[in-house]
Amino acid sequence: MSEKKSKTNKVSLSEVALAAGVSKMTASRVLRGEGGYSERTRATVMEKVDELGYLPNRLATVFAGDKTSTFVGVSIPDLGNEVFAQVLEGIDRKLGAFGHQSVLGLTQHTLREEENWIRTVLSWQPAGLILTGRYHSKRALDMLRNANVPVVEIWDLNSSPMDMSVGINHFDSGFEMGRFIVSRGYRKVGYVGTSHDTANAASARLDGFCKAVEGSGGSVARQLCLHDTATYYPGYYGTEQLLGSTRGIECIYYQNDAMAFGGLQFCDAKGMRVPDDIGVAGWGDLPVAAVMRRRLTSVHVPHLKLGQVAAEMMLARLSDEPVEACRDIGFRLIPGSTVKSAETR
Amino acid sequence: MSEKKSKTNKVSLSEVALAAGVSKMTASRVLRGEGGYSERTRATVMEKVDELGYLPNRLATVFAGDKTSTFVGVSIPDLGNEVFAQVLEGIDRKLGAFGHQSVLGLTQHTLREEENWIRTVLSWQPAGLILTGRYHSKRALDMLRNANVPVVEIWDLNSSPMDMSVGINHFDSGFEMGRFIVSRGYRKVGYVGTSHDTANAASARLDGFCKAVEGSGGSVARQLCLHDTATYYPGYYGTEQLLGSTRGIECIYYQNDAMAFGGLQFCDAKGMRVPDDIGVAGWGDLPVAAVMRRRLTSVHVPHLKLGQVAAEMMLARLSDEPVEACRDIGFRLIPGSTVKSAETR
DNA sequence: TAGCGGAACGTTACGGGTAACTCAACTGTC
DNA sequence: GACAGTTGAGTTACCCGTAACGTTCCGCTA
Repeated sequence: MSEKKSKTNKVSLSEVALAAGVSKMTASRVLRGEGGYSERTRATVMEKVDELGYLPNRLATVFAGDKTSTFVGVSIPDLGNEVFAQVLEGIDRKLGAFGHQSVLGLTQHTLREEENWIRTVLSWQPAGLILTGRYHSKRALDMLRNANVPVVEIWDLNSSPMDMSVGINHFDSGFEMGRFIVSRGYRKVGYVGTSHDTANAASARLDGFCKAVEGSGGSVARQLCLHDTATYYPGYYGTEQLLGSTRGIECIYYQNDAMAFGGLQFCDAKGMRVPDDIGVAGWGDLPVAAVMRRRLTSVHVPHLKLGQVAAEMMLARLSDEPVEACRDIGFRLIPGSTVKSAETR
Repeated sequence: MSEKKSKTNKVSLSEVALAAGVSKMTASRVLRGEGGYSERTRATVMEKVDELGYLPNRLATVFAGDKTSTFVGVSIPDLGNEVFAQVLEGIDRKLGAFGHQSVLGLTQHTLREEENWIRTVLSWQPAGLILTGRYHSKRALDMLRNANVPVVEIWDLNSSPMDMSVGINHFDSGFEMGRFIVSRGYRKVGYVGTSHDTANAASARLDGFCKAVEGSGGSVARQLCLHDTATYYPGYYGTEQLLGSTRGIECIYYQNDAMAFGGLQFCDAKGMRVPDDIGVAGWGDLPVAAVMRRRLTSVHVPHLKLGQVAAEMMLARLSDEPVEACRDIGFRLIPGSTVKSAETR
């Protein structure tokens, strides 16, 4: 039986070199293609590479050069929310096209999960990190500072980011929706969302929304924060709860489109007419909206682009190009047909 | 100015050891907590770890031990499709809970992309790979065999997998739907889907569907394969195309729920009554279905569970527990209300 | 009090590549 | 034919941890 040097049965560069009758260094040069060898040598080495099925060990390369890997850590709260999936898709496609790999971290919207994930990922010498949200635990911040690794904070625009930031101003998007709803004649409005352990983008939207509504003559009669995921069914029963407990609500603002769809279905099921009996507004503009007969009143955010831009900022930083620290990719209010039109008021 | 030994400004174990006045090896023992040191030494070392903000370099650990990393490569066709996002969520949550990290690869349904990604990921010495689909390029198979790394093939059940496999039998799910639709009185049916560069799960469903329909007295009058993504809007215009070019279609089977929703909206927009004028059936049972007033006729697959099981199989293999090579997680036909009910025929 | 065992810690070698250097054999020039 | 320059290839040291082994020293026992 033939003995392998390494415990794993992988072919190493020195085995290739041995087979080709050259030194490790020469084989290395051939594989990196940076010259300093004859055509004959190149051919021999490449032949042996094929023959032995040699796959380079990138760990060793990173290790030898005392540099960083091609990994980029990407933390996302969850993938049940379609918009985050799109953001991740945008990130990974762009990174992948430039030879980088995403190392995923689902943080479940908690800073503790995020901190643990950051610790682990940093220990793998990533090229950079893309984090969702602008709030991080103190220890996470310490580690990131210490590791001196590029960081892009996405989603929630941070005008003074720790490094780079891209997203939208969630407060403003809530504010604009608040003004819009009041402008369409609604006065007594409600909110249905979910609660998490930290200040986040959704609560920034709610803050903006309340400020706008109350500043323009309306009132937010009830804010319902469910202890559940921000998806379809909680939107359904949250609406039931809200309308059951508070009289006279004319319009409901939801944390996101999925919940708004849930609410819409509840209204349909109960025979309430939207938007005359009740107005419905969401956030995020889900793809499914494109084919619905009623256009949901919402806020469009270019999620895929958000991911792409985040990746581009990271790539620019990694190739030492100048990067603006902060990019607002903007949002667009979609009037839709689930709140009353301007004429009907 | 103080000089650092390493080019990156990261703190290494020897710096900790130096600061604590012990050898590297002792510091290593303390950090791994496997004994062989006094309490006083432990305290000193840990103090310096905190003070210097030391983060272990896992690359070096893997390298030193000649073992694999904690990475698990996960290849997914795309995340625009909600069901794949759910699968990924199931995988990553489970892996994460056991100290592993997912390295993402979006293959865009092409074997060439997959092959390139596999090559890259293998060079990082992953603990294992989870691949979507049962078809891979020849070179990909060679590399995988060579690397001798655990592989779970998901999605499309493979009764003779290269290593392990979990998913459902797509042919059967199509077959069952075909029989169901004919049993509800439809005879002339159509199909709307998209085409990819390879045999895949969707075409297995279509095969099963055709066989069932034709075997029970119906006929598949037209199979429309769009060159587009399998999402809502292609479902919409694909339906328009299908019905415009082929007369007398009574029921349409779609590649997935997203396309079926698109079709449903087209029918609504044209004033066609579903299911009396036309039947509609999808595949996948999207979460949004839970709150729709009409339940879409579809096939339910436990996507999140699929991901979890895949991760569990991988974890079992990694801890040398026995694993069955092949797991069918099953599907369930959802009669819904977008095909005629049994009584109305 | 020699002898022994074990706790606590140090030393060395190694893993798979690469940077930086060295060296030998040609090539061309005058 | 002497010498500088170029080309092709080898040597050595190093990256950061860990396995394996070696060393010191203390306490206990016969």
